[in-house]
Amino acid sequence: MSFSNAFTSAGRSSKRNPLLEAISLESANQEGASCSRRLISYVLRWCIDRKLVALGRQLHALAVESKIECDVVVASYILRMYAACGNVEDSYAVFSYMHEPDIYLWSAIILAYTNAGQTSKAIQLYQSMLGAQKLRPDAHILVAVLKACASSHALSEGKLVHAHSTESGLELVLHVGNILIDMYVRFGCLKDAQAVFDRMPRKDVVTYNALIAGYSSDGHGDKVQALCQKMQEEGIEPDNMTFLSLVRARNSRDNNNLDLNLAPIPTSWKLVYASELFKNLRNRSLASWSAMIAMYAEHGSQMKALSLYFDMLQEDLNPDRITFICVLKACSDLEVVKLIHYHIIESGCEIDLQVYNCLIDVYGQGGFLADARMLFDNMHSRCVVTWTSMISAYACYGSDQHAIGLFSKMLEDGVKPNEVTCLSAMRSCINMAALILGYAIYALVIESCFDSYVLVSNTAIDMFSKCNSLSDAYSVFQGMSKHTVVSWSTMISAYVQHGEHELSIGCLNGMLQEGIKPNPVIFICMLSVCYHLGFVDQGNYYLNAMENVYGIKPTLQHRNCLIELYGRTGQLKEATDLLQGMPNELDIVAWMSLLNQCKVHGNANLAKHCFDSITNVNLED
DNA sequence: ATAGGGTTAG
Repeated sequence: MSFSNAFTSAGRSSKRNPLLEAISLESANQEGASCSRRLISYVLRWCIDRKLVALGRQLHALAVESKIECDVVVASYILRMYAACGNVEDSYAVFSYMHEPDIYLWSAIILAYTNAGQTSKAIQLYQSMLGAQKLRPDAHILVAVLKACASSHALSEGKLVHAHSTESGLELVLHVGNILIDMYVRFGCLKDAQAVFDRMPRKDVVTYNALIAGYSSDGHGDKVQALCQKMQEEGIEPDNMTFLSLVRARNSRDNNNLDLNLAPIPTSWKLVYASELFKNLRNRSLASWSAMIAMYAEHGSQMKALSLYFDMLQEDLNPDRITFICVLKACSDLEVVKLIHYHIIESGCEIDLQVYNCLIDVYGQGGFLADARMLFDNMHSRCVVTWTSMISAYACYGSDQHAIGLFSKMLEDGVKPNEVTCLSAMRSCINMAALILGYAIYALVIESCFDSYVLVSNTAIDMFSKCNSLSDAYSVFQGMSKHTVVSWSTMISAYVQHGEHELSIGCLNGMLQEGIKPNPVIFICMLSVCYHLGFVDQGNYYLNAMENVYGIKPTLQHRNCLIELYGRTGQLKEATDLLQGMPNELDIVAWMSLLNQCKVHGNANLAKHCFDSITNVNLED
């Protein structure tokens, strides 16, 4: 096999190619058939960069032919070539063929296994290197094996390798320190990560990013902020990764049901800081654009999200499937949805299931049920999310017959609903007050163990309550292993809805005993209980406690409850005072309710005042 | 040599 044949057979020939030039130079120097190690290494590197395994194999054969395959440099290139092309087994064959692999070969084979995801093999090789050879690990090997430990959660091995790093004095070498921080962050050992960070004499953007990622996914907004500041002070410019770490804090979806104590980074802070960082980002990656778009879309600033998307297009960046998923969240206007839909078709992303699901969702959530259904019907393959998106669109717009019809068709088709599907189906039961159907869906919930999702159980409480079965609502509540404040408030509202005022107060006390802080909804319930029972003092007490003990600012709705309570008990003066003390809050409901009480209690002057206020409100509207 | 943006509900 001739060299140039090997090359052209890989289909990479062109007129002025550095490779071809190198080959002709080489053949001018050496008249024989054999190739030098320098040339083979050079072309192997070419293969590594472009993942050309076919050409690589021929070069390997050529190396054997030229009897240079045992040269450590050539061997390490061949090894890395196979690894880059995803053939770790071939890499290992090359490695094991060597009689005395040097430190570079060890590091290459360990890295090859690490990158291939075969981390235990990588760690095992590292151990055999230490055992069988007189070799001491260098920084490259440490990085490779630490990476393996980090990605496979090998805690004890990772700590051992850390100890080796310290012994060899390589712990604080930039790249070793960086991967150590990354490893501890992945293990959730933020203290160890911070300790390495503090000892490192030289840090770069990666060092900071690693630690920022750790703190932001753990909700330590203050630490993130301080680190961002410190890095800028040290003249290290934040990059895409810094930005993404910051945004990632939001995405710890798996914490949804598990850890409720997780302190979230305040959205307002994150939004301000992230957008500031994004503005100053020099080479914005597609990922960063998408993350920023998603961030705006999810926090209500749809216009900003969309304008960012168009800015991105202006910069000649091509959106990919994830960008589309992000930007679709920012669409509610039909024309905009259609435009993005057109972009999606243009880019060929329509065949992507996730993107397609998002399209169904966005048409559905916008109320364009027929459009959504048409997409749904035209699909060649559907998954749970597809069905769920369509069902929740129906449930959301009160097309409950369609929602339930589709739900049962889904079951007929043998698609297993998940917890979200059940949530939407329960929503329709609530809308229809369909108790029997509710039982059937709840049976499915229990059978599938979805009741472990707090959200599902909370919805079930609400469903049974609204379907007029307080006892079932309570038994769901009672059976829950963990109650959130929403569980309590749902149960309390259930009692209030059924006129069980004493029970609702008992429930509130039970909640307080468990040390759970009430939320605004609970106070509305309690004020409404006071209204029904005519407990003015208690009502005052709640409004006071709400503001001064729990730091919840009373809303219009809270004040209205209390005004109604005053009105009902004939304390019209107090009602008027409270109503007039409401700054910039024009509320017809409260005035109307007070007007009504004026009639009951026969106060004509105040009635006139109420009437005027109502007309003023109308005029200003 | 390090690291990444995401679907259904709320």
